[in-house]
Amino acid sequence: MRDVAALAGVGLKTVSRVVNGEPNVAAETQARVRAAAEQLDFRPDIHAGNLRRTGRKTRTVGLVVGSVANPFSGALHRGVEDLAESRGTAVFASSLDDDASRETRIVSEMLSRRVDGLILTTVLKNQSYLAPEQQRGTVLTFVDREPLGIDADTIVTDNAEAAAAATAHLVSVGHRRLAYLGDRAEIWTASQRRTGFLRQLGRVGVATADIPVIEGLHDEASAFAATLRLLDSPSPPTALFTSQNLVTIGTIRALRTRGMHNRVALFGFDDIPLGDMIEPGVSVVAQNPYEMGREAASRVFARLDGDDSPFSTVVIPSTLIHRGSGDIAPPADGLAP
Amino acid sequence: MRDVAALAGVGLKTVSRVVNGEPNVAAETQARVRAAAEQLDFRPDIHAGNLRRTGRKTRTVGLVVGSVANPFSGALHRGVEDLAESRGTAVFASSLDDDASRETRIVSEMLSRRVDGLILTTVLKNQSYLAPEQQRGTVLTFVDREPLGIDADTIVTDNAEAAAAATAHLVSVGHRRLAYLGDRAEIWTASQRRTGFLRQLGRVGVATADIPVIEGLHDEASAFAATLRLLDSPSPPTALFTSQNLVTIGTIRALRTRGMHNRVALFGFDDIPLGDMIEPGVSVVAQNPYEMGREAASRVFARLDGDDSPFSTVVIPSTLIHRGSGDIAPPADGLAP
DNA sequence: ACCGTCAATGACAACGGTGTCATGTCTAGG
DNA sequence: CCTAGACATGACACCGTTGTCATTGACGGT
Repeated sequence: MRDVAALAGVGLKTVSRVVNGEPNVAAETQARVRAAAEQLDFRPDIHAGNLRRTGRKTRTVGLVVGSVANPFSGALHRGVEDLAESRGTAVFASSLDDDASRETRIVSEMLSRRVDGLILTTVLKNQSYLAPEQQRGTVLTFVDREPLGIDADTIVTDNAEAAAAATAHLVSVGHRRLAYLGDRAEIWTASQRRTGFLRQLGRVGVATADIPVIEGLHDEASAFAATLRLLDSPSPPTALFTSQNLVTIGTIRALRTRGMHNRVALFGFDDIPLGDMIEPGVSVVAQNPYEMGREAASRVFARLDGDDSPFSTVVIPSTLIHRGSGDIAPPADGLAP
Repeated sequence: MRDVAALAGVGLKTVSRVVNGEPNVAAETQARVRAAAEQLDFRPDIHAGNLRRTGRKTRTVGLVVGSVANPFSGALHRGVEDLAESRGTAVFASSLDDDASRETRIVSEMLSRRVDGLILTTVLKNQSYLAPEQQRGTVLTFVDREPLGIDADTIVTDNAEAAAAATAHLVSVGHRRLAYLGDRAEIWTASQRRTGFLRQLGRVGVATADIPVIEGLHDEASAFAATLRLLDSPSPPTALFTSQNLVTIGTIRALRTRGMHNRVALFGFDDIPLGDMIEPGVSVVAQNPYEMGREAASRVFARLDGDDSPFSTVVIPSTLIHRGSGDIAPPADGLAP
């Protein structure tokens, strides 16, 4: 900028004025400055400016998700980005792989970069470590999972209700021997879905004591193995509820391996790509990750714009998509499939 | 930082030393400073530091892709992130939707933020506008598509060769009436793939004049419609080559709508999720986006570490995955399917 | 002719840190 | 006892930009 000023033969502040479109610069001066800036390929350093600028906004938000390679996170990311982009805000994205030990480190990295807001899918059991940062004015918003130990805007899916609805459907088809295949219990969404599943069974009077509840599944491979074990057990379930997209896929592979995909019912949480094209079509609880991202970003920007209403939790409704796998009836004898 | 210094009763510079782990600070002083920093929840402003720091590295890279919601971009992003994370570097990601008008704006946004490196999947026909920036020291790396008008490290897939190989396979199965369904011709990868497709047909003596080459398909819907038109034409093709994941999916939907999915052969470029589970399995050219991302990031960091060898183009090999759809033979009469 | 207003402009401090250098203190060697 | 290092520390300028304020000159009204 110094160079531009010299070349245009004006003061530093005048260049600053031109660059920022401030008023009271003679048209002829403006032209000279612009020409000089062009010639030197000048680009203002946004961070140097932010240092002095009042309000001190970096127009940057951080997004922490499971993995940017996961379609759920990808859609959510896109939702955030679309809103951010329209406000000239850049997005830092980071993957946690639900690894609690990375959370503090990555969040701290982002805070050093002075993000205006943070949109988090948390892993740690407790987010109270963020309180001082929130106090300082950084806008915190949680997506997909509710935080603990801190109060902030939160965007979630109706996990328990949707899981219960899917379970109710399986029961209505006639199933009594169900099984739950889910992610690690520490993950908030996983435990919510399990709760919904079990609560619904309780409601309709299915004894939950005998229902296999398998947890700790985090990828296709572990879900595949767990499903095989279930299918090979002495009294295999007639319907499966899977609590997450990767688990659903691993389970489908296992069902196919055993040739049971048209005989054991399946309802999954999270939509999976091409779920309508495989045989049978995969019935799922479809969340709306794009909308969750948009809503989260929208909350962040509202807060940055000065909204100081009490924190709220927005529940983005999910939809049951019936494609067939959830409508497979239990075998006639009501026992072995 | 001022506050920390005051609280610890030391000078500013001493706090700086402690925070940055510089030597020559008495153990007792260090402890006092750390305690004060902890108490005030002090976090250094990375950008303020970079202002004065020699070398002036922000430890930030920008990633510009098609869409963060696309699984290809997602995997690539993850590849970049994994390497970046290990170097304490944050990643800005932005989606272009292959919209040329967004390219300059988004790139310029990132440059204002003083990214150390930029990993780009470009849309514009010409990237010479980046030359001054490259001169200035910003590391430029292109992924997936070759740049024009500028020299820089580039990571690509063997597009033409792989497309030719897939085409060769379709021909070897007996097909002569093929069709190409592809993205907009301005997109470098799309035109490379078309070239590979047509060149291979030429090589084996299939007259390309009668081969439908449909371009400008950018999403499922347009591919769906285009495929229907092809299938409903007086002399429909017996084999289809689709040049991109979304196009492949739209085409599969169309084939199913017409009940032709087991009678018309299909080879797609880009792997699609669950492609092995639908009927018939989808034969594809599988790229390795994760590896492309990793390699791109690795080039960027090598350059930042001072590597000044001539720019190179790395070709990440792709694999033909045969799952069935590419092995459907043409109908016996050799004409109408 | 005089004065108040207002547009145009630049000098200067400040933002939150780091590089450089001077200063003071302590220790070991002569 | 004296002195050369080595260590510990802070004063100060500076990074690139913006907020504040003072200065200058032109202009309109009386």
